[in-house]
Amino acid sequence: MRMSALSATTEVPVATIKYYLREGLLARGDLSAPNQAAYGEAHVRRLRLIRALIEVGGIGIAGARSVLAAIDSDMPTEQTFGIAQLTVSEQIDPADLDPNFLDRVDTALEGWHVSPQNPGRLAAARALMAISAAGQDDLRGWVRRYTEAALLVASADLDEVDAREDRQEKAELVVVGTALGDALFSGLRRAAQEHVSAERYFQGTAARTDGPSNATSAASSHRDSQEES
Amino acid sequence: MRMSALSATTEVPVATIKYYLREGLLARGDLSAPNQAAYGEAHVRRLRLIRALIEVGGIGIAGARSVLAAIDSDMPTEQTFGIAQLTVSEQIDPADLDPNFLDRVDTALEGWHVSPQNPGRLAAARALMAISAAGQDDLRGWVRRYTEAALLVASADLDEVDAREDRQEKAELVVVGTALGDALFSGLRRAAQEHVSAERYFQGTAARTDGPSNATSAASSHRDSQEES
DNA sequence: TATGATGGATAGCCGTACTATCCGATAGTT
DNA sequence: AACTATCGGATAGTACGGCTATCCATCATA
Repeated sequence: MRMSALSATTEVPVATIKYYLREGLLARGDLSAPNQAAYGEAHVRRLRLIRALIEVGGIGIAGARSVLAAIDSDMPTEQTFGIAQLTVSEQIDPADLDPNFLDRVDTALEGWHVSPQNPGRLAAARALMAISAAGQDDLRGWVRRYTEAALLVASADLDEVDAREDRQEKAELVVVGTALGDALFSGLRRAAQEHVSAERYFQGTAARTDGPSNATSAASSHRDSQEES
Repeated sequence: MRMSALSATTEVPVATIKYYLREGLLARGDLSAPNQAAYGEAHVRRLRLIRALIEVGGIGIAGARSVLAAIDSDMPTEQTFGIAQLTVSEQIDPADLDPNFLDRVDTALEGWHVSPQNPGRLAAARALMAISAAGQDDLRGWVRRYTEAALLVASADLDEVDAREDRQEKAELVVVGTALGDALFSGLRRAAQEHVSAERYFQGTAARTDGPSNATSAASSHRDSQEES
């Protein structure tokens, strides 16, 4: 399989494949001559993985490089988790994190085994800080309820990983789950918001695919315009 | 309050404030002369909101403009939800979405009131498609468990919004919750992953802040290097 | 009336993710 | 053997997003 065939089967432009080769995301094909390389199924798989991570996972080229390296290495699954987490969460300097919000997070996480450096802990604190800075501070049990949901999701994640035998398979699932699980969850969350909203304020109307009772999807027009003192 | 004071209290560079003014994210101050403008508390609040949306929420300038316009308008809360959802979820063309994955999502969402155009439904389908393309297909109850967690989170969201009186407050919470809730949740999810992992494989070690039993945060070295046929 | 800050307009910068062009080597056809 | 299309690789260019820097006339203050 030459590069153009690889391009055709994956729908990734040749120029982009060359770019990934340059960036070290994709291994070069077997050279039978200085300008004839052979690519195989492994390359197809890898290329699809790269696209998924970058396009949907939103992890950049550098991030893709680091998680792919983790998959290809022989490190244990927990360490792969760590790298995947570090990669998807952009780096946060604990220094510019108000300790109050770290405390709030730690309170919500009471009893959990989470290291202080866990990227998620820091990210959660930063999110809370931003929410508070944006003027929303009185959040009652909101955070705690999020925490419970997060526990469910994390259990599902780990169960799924545990179900695999091969360490390569495990590693790939860890990376894919970490990078794309966020996207999946937020999609489902938005769907759930519409559902709950519909149930509460328009309850009684029939289920999906029919009603014009679409609570949250009513957006249109109303763009721009913004004044204030 | 002049622009430099606004800059000082919010820690946003003057040049950046000017940029936001140009982009219509922030209203101009009251001009007492062609080069003397007065800014007030409302501007401080708004500026902090903008920073939170852009820095943490990852919503771009254009996205910020559209949700801010929604806040400032007098549209009903459900419509604000719709706009916030459209804004945080990047547009997906249903055409390049394999119907099989939409079906899978719809199966997981069975019995819910969700319109076919709901951005979350489409985003979830795309995430599933990417996960499958990345070679992870056999996901048993994973999606369903995510769905259950999403329902919890959405209920928490709606409860919180319902607790507000003022429509402006409601609208701001909708926007902030939609844009920053994802960040909060994924942070908590990562923390939960470490917790569950620790409980399962190192169970018995004491709670946070102590043990070296940090399952997922062990990442380090092991960067780069990647070969394959 | 001199000094420095102010607001606004314009142009430039930087990083990221590609994309386009060129080139000499090779493969397949005749 | 000649010709043409295609190949892999190197290099340079592009598009966009989010700022950042410079300029300038105007103003507050001393």
